[in-house]
Amino acid sequence: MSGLKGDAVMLPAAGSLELESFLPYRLSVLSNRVSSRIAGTYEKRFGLTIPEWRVMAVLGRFPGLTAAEISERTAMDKVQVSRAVARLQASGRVEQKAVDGDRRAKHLYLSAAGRLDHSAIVPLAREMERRLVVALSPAERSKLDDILDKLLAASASL
Amino acid sequence: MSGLKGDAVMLPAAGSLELESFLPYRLSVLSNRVSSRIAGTYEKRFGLTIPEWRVMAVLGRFPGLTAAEISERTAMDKVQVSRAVARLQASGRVEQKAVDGDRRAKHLYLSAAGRLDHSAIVPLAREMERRLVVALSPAERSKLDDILDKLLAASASL
DNA sequence: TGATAATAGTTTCAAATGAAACTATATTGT
DNA sequence: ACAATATAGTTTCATTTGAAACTATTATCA
Repeated sequence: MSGLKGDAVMLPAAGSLELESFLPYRLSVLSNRVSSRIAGTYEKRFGLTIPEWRVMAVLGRFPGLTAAEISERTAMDKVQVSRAVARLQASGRVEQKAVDGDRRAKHLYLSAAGRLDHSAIVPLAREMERRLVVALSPAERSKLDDILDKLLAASASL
Repeated sequence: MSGLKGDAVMLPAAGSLELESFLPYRLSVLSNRVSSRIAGTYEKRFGLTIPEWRVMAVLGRFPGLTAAEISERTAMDKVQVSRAVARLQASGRVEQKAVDGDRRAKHLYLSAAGRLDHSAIVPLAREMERRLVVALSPAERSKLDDILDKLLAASASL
């Protein structure tokens, strides 16, 4: 089915908004597609949600972070982190150790089982990214990196 | 110092994943920030959610679409559209008309009140986009458009 | 024609989410 | 020291969401 059929070039009325060329909309569609595709893979193969995977990814790189530090590094709020960590501990992928000098916080680590899953997932994640960026030339990839840096900075102060 | 193994720039271990340079993650953070900022504005000023606004935007451009056609054009699924349309009808911003020859579907239109809100929101939406892209040069903006076209195409066949 | 399948849209139900309240511990200012 | 405040993390509760089931209608085709 052609889907968007009709007038060959449909110009928007002066006071209307062309959703399909509106940057926030395009970003949202792209990000949702990519994320839900990735979420499906992680869920199916490992029973993990994206927040859980993000926690594992960051603990893989920085063992011993506390929940608050994970929040900072992942743009997840503390409730999300708390829940993700709870599930990861329940499934035996994350362990904790007391922080000395502060009985509120805990250092978090991947367990042996967690490290095993982690090392299986990393190549999957890279492959997913690769399948996205094959569409771009090397020059475009690096331009995209620059542009995302700038947009991320701009979005922080929206 | 040698510069070979300083940790000022923390390199990820070979088998780990640097979340902050992982494209899907960066897209997700950017899109979520932008969307939630926009959602806040629409909610506060008009009591509208983003799905509701998307339906209004597309009906502003293409009056008389059916719910299924709105789905096609907005990347929203039919449940989301159904709910958004129900709320928009409840708040008097959208009206319907029978489709002749098919009693299941209905043509949808902005009401006079809906058009009023629509014309107030369009400049707001444009301003939001402007505040994001001011960070980019004109060349970067057009490059970004190209790149998003390619990524959106690639993401469709993930 | 009558049976089967397809489509438009809505509803239901369970799970995910977010905001605010909460517990426990640490820090600050007097 | 001690009250007031701040912080780490969890829980609660109401809302949102998504998937699947559902109703109504239309299309297909044997």
